[in-house]
Amino acid sequence: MNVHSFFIVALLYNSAKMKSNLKSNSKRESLVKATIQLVNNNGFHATPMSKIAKMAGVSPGTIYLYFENKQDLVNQVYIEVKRSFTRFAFKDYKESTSVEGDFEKIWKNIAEFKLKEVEEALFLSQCDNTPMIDEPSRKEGLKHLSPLLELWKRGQKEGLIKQVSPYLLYAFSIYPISFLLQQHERFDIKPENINEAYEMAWNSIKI
Amino acid sequence: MNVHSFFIVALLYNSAKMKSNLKSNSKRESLVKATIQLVNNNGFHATPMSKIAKMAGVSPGTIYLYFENKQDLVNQVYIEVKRSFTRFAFKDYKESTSVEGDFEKIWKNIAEFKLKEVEEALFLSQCDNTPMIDEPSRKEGLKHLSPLLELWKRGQKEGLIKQVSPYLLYAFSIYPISFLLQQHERFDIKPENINEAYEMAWNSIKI
Amino acid sequence: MNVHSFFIVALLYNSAKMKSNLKSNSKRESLVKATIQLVNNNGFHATPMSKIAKMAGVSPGTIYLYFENKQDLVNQVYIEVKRSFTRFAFKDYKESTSVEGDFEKIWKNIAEFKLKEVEEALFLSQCDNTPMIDEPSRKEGLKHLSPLLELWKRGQKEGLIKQVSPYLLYAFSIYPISFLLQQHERFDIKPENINEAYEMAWNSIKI
Amino acid sequence: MNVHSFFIVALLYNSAKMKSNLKSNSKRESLVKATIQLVNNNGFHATPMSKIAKMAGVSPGTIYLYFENKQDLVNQVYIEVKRSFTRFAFKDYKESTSVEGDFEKIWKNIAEFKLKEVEEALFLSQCDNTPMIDEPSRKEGLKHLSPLLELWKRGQKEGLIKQVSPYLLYAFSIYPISFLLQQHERFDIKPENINEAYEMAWNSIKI
DNA sequence: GATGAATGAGTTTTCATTCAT
DNA sequence: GATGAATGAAAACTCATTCAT
Repeated sequence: MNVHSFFIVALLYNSAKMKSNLKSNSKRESLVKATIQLVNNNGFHATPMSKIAKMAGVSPGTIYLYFENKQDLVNQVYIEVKRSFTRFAFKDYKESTSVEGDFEKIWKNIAEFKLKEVEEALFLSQCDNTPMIDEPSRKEGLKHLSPLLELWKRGQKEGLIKQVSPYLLYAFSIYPISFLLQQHERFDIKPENINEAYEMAWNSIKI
Repeated sequence: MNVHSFFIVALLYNSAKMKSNLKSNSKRESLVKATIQLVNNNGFHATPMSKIAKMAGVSPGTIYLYFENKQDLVNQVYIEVKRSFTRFAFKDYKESTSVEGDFEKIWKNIAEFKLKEVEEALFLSQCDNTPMIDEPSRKEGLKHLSPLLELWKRGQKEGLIKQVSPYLLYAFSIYPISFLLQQHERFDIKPENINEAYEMAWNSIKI
Repeated sequence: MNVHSFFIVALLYNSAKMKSNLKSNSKRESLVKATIQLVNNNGFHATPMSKIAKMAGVSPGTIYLYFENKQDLVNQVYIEVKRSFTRFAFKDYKESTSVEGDFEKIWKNIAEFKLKEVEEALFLSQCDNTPMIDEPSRKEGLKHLSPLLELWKRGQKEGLIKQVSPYLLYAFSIYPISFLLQQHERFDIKPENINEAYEMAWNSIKI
Repeated sequence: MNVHSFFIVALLYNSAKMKSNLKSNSKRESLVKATIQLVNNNGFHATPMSKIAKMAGVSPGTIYLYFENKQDLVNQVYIEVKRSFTRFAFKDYKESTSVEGDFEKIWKNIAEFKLKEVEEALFLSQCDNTPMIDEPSRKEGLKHLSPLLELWKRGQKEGLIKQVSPYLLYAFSIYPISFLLQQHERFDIKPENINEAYEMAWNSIKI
């Protein structure tokens, strides 16, 4: 066997192995989506595994091929959504000379995510206000926020941002977006509201 | 048993009954308290009626003398806590000439409530971020907030407060307190933080 | 109230209390009986709780008022049956001057139990040959056998019984009865067989 | 890939396949061994097919290439172990002039098997005390014992062995060994115990 | 009013078995 | 032959609610 054909054989072998190891990725995805939707509508404990399975078009037993149990399912979904959220928030972020410019970019990303990916954002909001996620997963979800914290520190050094705890900065500039999201059925957010809201966020934290 | 002693027995029986009648209000109260605590720790659907009864020192069947069913129980508790919350927020409120002075008073009342009545505040936070309360009770809980809305309108007329939706005003000046409350185990709020926070709240809504 | 009527009232109160504390003893008994029968026929793990409930004429949920879980149920049944077995074995036992006489009495009691209470004896046999009972309950079941061990020690001191481990004495004089019991559908034991068997038991352990 | 290298690949594929063919007997063996161990530790119904497969280093689906279903698997294992047991019991047996000598040889073979092949013997003991084996397989397992029954008949004719049912002879001379086996974790059997035990067995059946 | 034993529908999870690859 | 993902029926157990006392 020459090098070339060996390469092909190895390739075939690998592709076969990967396929079987991954099980069916689409099933896992359906399960994740179904979980988000149903938990949003009914809450974690009012969502039976059987319903999740049905909505995902899968047998109840199949869930347990991808997740250890119900708690593990919701933990994994939480971490995944949180990751996709922070990825979006910092998607094009590169430290520039303007702290305010950087903050505006990140803030508007976060707002865009919460307003476009309503389902995912609602899910996060429920997870974060409820004892349904266990502590380790909660911590895992938090650690992706560091770029924002760094930015704030920089702003404080430069005398642009208030010398207060990051908890306060977060509470008044980021957390309010969640409220608007929750009210999206009562209060329809238009583009001009985004700018109004951004102004309010920046006013609350700037010196 | 002769007639005489029968009479006494009947008397005892009655006094026992009356005793329990007198107790009954305290039973309802114990049930409300137990519900708040248990829902805070485990979530609504992970809190069995039997546990609520046990913590309240009452038989499971007794719950149904005071509440129609589990949903009714949690709805009533929600409305009650919400009422006690708004009562506290506006406790000494009388419209004065200073919009900012009035706002500061209300804001600090709200903050005081959330930091002192942690259990009740956490309960409200979970109710408001979860599909556990039905729509009518939610609306019932909202309508007590009108004095604040009136104050904002006045501030807007006087050109002191931004011309934006009350949803935005609420999101950036009141809602952040909930976040600080939730983090109270991680972030210990001191008196100076209250003033920092109030400044941020006012900065975000003032013109 | 005179002393007499007070007494009656106290009596009434007590009887009410006892009744409610004991739950329904007859339900527990039915459950125990159903467990023995079904485990005998199908084995422990092939016996669903639902079948036990049905045979006991009780709702599945009711089992959990009397037993913590399936393992606890079978443990409790085991201990109870074992106790009733040893009680029968030593029912009229009083140490006499004759070691052999004493042994014969006990041995025949055991044989009588195993041949009359076939269900219970079969159940014990399955428990003792299977990993279905947990270690603590197994030990609990064992400790009632001591009078027999004492008797053997006495017999050994008097030079009547072989100087071997009680495990051996048990294996050859008592354990064989279990085999006869198991074969009772194939081998019908008659009164003369009992005496034959007793002779064999005694011959194996006597010096 | 050129023709040459394709040929090699095909060859490799085939050799892989043949390799697995050769293995197949060993797969069956692994399955049998895994079944014995797991059933000993957990009982039949508490042993999932998937665990048996895992311990045997085989896919769950593979079991069904060798056995029809779970019941068939355990039946076949039972018959095989029983056969290996009786083969050992009578391995060097040739009818001699001495009934007692013949019995001693067989008895000690049986004892040796039970004490050396603890796993297999425990498995048999569980099968024989549990409704896990179906009736046909049970009978199949029994029929290998005939040489011992013949020996007893001869002994009875020669006036050496009690004139009682073979069930009784078996119960008092052979069955006790199973008990000693079961207790092997509590009672450590030493060579001198073997002789003591044999004496007891013979005393119980001899005239 | 108050109790708490009893219920049974509903929940999570397991596992023997199948079948496309 | 061999695999292992997928199935779905059935298991253990929970819990809101009722009702006789």
